[in-house]
Amino acid sequence: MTTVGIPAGWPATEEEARAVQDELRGRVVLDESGPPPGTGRVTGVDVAYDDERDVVAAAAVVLDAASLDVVAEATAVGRISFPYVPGLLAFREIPTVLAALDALPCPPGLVVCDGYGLAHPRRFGLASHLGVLTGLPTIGVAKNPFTFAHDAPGAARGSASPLLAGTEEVGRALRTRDAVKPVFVSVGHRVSLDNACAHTLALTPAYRLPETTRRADASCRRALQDATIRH
DNA sequence: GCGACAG
DNA sequence: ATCTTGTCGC
Repeated sequence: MTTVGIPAGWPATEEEARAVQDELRGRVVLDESGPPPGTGRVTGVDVAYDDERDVVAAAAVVLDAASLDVVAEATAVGRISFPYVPGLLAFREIPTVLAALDALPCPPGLVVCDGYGLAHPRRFGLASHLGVLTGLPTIGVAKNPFTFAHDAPGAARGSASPLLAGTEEVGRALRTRDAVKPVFVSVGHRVSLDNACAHTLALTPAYRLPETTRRADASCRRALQDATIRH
């Protein structure tokens, strides 16, 4: 486990944070399809908080994309770098997530984020931001709808309905389990939406949420506990 | 102006 | 995100 502080020059206000998004947005790569599902490695990242003690813990868990077995894992803890503001989630999660990714002993392959990428008010959600900063292919899989309305997808696993920004499809509500609430998939960096959905289905053989985020969620909670017991 | 709002 | 027990169902 590694420890991180708040990066120098990190935005201190919402206005500064929005300016950073507006500047970095142009670096997102949307014309690559990304690695094929079921090959190589897929990494889940997630973060847990103790606002009382100003502690944040992040985890990066690398899975073999074919077997979904865990092949590597790393965690990091730090101070909370930004308050939760809808639309600015990345500024709260990214410093610790980057530290966890840096601590991995192997390349992460495709990174699956908890939250949105393109389907964001300024088209630059957490998955987009993490992709631009690392250069890695990223996608966002969120548990709840955010800024874009959608029709309910069909009841069968695999059914999807678009998240529309006008006529532009910025993401999809994707059913990963029959008759269970869908997840919300959007592109981060260097991955197509079709491929992002294919990855999401490959990562959900048994549960609504991708194995990557389930593993990362459990891992960062443990890390927060370990960092928070006593002191 | 009012409500909604990823994690 | 987080606070939190049991309970219904496959």
